[in-house]
Amino acid sequence: MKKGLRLTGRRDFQRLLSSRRLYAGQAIVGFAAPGRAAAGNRVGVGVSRQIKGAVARNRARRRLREALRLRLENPDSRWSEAGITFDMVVIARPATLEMSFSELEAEAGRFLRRLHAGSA
RNA sequence: CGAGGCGGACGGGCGAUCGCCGGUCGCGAAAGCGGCGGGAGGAAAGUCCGGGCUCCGCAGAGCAGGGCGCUGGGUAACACCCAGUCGGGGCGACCCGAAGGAAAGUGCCACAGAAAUGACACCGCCGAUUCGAUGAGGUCUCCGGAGCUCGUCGAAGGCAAGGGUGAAAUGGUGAGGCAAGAGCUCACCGGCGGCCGGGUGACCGGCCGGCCAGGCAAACCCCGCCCGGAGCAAGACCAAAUAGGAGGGCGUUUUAAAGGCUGCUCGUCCAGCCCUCGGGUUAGCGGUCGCUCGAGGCGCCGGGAAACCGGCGUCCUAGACAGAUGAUCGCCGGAGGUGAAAGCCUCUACAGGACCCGGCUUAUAGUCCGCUCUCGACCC
RNA sequence: GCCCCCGUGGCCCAAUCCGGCAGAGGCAGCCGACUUAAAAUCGGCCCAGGUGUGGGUUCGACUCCCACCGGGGGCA
Repeated sequence: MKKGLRLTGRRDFQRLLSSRRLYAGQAIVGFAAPGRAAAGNRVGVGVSRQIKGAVARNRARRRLREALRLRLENPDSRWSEAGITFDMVVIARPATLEMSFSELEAEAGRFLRRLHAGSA
């Protein structure tokens, strides 16, 4: 995803990670908070420490990022039109590498629905 | 044909859709859009060595400390590479080796064994020589004895072969020699010293001499050579900010304390330095540089036995900063299973740059190439 | 990026420095005593590991050296 839609910086990561865990599924753990509307939805992707080795960690991050990208490109029109956006941190767990891509994409969708429901 | 040895290369391919990070060009006020082109490895890994580069004023001396350790060469340097020597392994092609010094000193060598490193020696062997006792024979005699030959016992003494222990017992085998023995002597082997010859050298060969020297230095150590420290989070520059806060200590135009140059001593530099509390930051939430063109790759020619070096031509080949090179699908390829076949199923390694090079080590499904390399079987 | 430390019975650990029988102790386990019973306490007993893995030096390695694996910690 584009640089502008990425969440960077240690401070933002610390802020989100110290907040309440919003979602915990088989493959992903998600944190989120409302963000500045002008910035758009910003996403930071991390990898669990249980995944060892640079190759596996890269692969897990790439798969998860791609799944989130595909979901975020079709945003819920209600929220984006209302100008409400979110900062989120999503962490890949070992199951990210095991499950099929469609399953992973479905789990990303569940996370985003929870996000929208929680802030409603 | 089978089994090996050595050296080297590769390590998925094509297409479609949706995406990512730099570069460059164009449009645009900007955000951005479009075109072109690029985008992980042989180990990028472990961080085990060696350098470049940067800062520590200069990079200094001695000690301490650390590293290396057959010889010659290569190299920016190395613990690497090439060639050789010696030792070990393999039928062989070949492979492996931290391979200086144990007659500089210290230390250790458990158990067993008489004894473990100046073996003054247990059991044992001998008793030639000397002395004592004694038996037999025979000689001389002044009949008291004296002395000779052979033998036995003991002592003084000689010996280190045999027994047996051990990882290791003062060189091994054989012969001579002797009272018994022993390098006591001789032959061969091994080791040591000297001389001569060959080689740049490690070392090799020959002759002569004499018989003395256990092992461990990946124990301390000695000898020779090498090493200043930290590391790109090194370091440099430009901005911004409530901002260079408070308290204490040591010093200040003076011997310079603290501190910088790992530890100590010397030497040397500087007017500031250190501690506590509070704030900010803490791999990049201020930005830029360092940041990728280099001991560089490829080809040809020349030198060299090789590693490698020189010349010419040609190419530019990641530079991120929560960290890009991806995701999904289809076809093909490879391996395995199943099946008569078509087909179906499963698998397709190890692994991801983070300042850059040269090595080493470790991981790695599988594929291919070269050898006038080796061994075995068969055929002509 | 750089630098340290540690791996030994089921568990916590000695022995490693300076090589010589792999173990002292504690927890846990079993048996007995005390108790109505149990806990605690006391007495006794038992099992199991060849020292994280693979090489090397040595007569001999938990110990020394090298490589690898795993765990923990520190600095900026």
